[in-house]
Amino acid sequence: MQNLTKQQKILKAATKIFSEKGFHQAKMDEIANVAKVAKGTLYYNYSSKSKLFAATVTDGMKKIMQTISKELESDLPFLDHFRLLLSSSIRLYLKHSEVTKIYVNELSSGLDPETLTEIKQIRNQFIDFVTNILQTGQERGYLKPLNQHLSATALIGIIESLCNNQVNETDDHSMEEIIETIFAILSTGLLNPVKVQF
Amino acid sequence: MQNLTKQQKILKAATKIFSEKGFHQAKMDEIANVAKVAKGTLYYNYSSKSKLFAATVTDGMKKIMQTISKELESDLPFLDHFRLLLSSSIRLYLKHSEVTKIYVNELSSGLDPETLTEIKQIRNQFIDFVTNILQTGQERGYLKPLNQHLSATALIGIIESLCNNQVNETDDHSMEEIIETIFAILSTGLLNPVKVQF
Amino acid sequence: MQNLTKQQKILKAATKIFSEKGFHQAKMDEIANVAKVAKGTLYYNYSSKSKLFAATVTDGMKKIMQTISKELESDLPFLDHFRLLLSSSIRLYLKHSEVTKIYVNELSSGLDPETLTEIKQIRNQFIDFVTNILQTGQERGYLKPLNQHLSATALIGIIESLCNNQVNETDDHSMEEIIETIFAILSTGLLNPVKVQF
Amino acid sequence: MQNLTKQQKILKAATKIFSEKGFHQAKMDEIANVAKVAKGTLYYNYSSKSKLFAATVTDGMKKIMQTISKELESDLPFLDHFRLLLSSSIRLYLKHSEVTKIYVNELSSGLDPETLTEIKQIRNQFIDFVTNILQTGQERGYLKPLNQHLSATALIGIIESLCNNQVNETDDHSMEEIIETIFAILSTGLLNPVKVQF
DNA sequence: CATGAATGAGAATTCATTCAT
DNA sequence: TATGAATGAATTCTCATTCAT
Repeated sequence: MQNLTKQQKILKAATKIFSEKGFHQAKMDEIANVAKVAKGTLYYNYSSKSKLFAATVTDGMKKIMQTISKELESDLPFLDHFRLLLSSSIRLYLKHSEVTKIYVNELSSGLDPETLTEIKQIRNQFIDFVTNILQTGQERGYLKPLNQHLSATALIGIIESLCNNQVNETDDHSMEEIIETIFAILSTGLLNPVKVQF
Repeated sequence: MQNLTKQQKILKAATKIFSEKGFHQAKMDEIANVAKVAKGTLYYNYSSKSKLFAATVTDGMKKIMQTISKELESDLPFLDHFRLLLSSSIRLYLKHSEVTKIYVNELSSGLDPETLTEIKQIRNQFIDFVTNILQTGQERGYLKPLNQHLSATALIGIIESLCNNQVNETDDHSMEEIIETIFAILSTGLLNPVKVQF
Repeated sequence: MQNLTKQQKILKAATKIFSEKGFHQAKMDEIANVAKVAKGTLYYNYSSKSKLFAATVTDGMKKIMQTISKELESDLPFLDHFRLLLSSSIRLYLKHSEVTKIYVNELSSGLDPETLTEIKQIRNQFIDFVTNILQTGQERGYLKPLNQHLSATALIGIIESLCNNQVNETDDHSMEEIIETIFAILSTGLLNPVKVQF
Repeated sequence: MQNLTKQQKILKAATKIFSEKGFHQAKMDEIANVAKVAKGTLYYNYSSKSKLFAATVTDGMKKIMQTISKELESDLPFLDHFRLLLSSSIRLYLKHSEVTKIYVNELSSGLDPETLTEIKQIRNQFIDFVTNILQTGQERGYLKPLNQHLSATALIGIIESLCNNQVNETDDHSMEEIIETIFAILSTGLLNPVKVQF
């Protein structure tokens, strides 16, 4: 912990506070206290609260995408690949709920346009990242020819909604149960194929 | 417009401003201006900004649920019922994006606990509302025996995620396209049944 | 209780609230509630909060002076008279601590000059009232030829100080003890005549 | 004046304004103006108006007690000691009437409980301080065996009442006259020993 | 590079007072 | 006479940002 650079200490503290309190409720004073630096040092490294926030989100999401990418570097059959994508996403979402919660919940919280754009970019990178995986599956014939971008957004929406509930409400569903439900819905849908004739 | 009660005028203005700016960025001054009442009148009717916010969300969600309920009072076959649930939800979600956006995005924005609880209650009512519909479908054999609560949460998550994107990003997807994608995913999933053998 | 006039109901409620909260902490809303009249009625009867406050104090002090006067209408020897004055004052002070506390504590609380003058007048009437009694005693040779006005002010100061402490701090001194101490101090002083040679 | 610390400048300005206007009528804006600091600086140094008020009173009373203590560090006979206590108290009371007035008059003005307790403590310290002096006199046989705490309270009450009157009313009594009257009353009482036989 | 005291624009909230009914 | 919804001026307190050291 002692050998973190000041920037890293600040980013770590900011992540903690922003995710606990949200953008507007987080105070620069508290971030400085937690990071054990003077308030001026925050401004020395990041020109404004907005910039610090954007840095926090970008940093966190990049780490998540890198981790998922690494985990997907394998020759698994697509279906296993797909399941792995889901379980990795969920696991990382819950692990980093601090970051993901921010970028889900704070988009409308009055950030300045420049910062907002920065954060939307990183969100879109995540959607593109998922879109690519879906595209591969579709090209190989595993997935229906649905709009990939919408599908990716839907997929992320499911994950966010369930994980958010898990985080906010302390629902009593296990992570396994959540993964299985999401996988079931996304793979073959809610409808019972035996009963429903197409 | 002139024959709205003052409470209604306030609620209408508050809905507009809260959804445009989010909770913390919305200013009581501006709400008062838009409602064309004095700032004191806001406080005469709602004891605090938080209470006004909660009233706004509760009011909006109740209207949405009432509308969906009414639209579902029919003898359609379940599948049509299900499709109607989706399209109604989506249509209303987009129509009332002002309200839905706030209740999705502001849960972590530092509301006082009491108000937070009030808003979570109305969200849970919506989840319960969807859960009930899914339960019916399941009892009649149309839906797989998945956990209904998780399924309902997932369903709402998909809707929120796609609609939020639609609202925030002005994606170029039509409402029809969104409805079809959601319906496809939720009914038979993403996987291609021809290729994937179970 | 039902056959009080509205003015009386208001005065009673105002006395209660002013004495419990002080002038600035007392709210017209609360006084109206306690009096069970509409807020407008307060203003119909008293043109401002200050005026209502002055009416409250004046009314209360007049009642106290009338009562003491009546109790002193007797042919007791002066010393008994003096003791009676003290015990009556203390008893009434404690009984009406609601009123007396106000006029002691609120003189500097930012009342408008006109109202302030009105309240000072009634305080001075009380001092004059006591001054008169002291004058009688002095004329008859019972009291030392001290400045009567200063003596009266001192006497009232002792009573106020001890009674205030009694009211505020719930000191564990009985009313008897307080009366005896005051009487002792005021009659023959603190000094021990045996030891001190004049 | 220029080499006062900012805290001292604030305390000085606060003392002035609080005593002129009382707690509720004093405005933080005005205190900041008088102290020639920004309003935020007030809050940077004292977390609330109440805290600033308490600091003002505590600071002032401590200075008064220190001064009296120093003046009483002498080998005077008790009677002179006693007279010195009175004259010092009165002189300081009048000199610091700014402070003493507030702590006498604002106890019921709706301060928050914590602050109220803080101020009552310092008042009790002053009573204890006087009680100690009376105790010494009593042990040495100079004073009657009256309850010391009540006596001290009475003594302070006399001083406060007369000085308050002096300050508020600009009575035309000289300080000498006030000291002599108080000394006379407290030493041998109001009663004329020649006439009254015990 | 780092600090933290100082700043002041900005916001929520209060409440005496008014006035249409 | 009586009412109470409506008002808006006034005030406390917050907190991102700056800058002298």
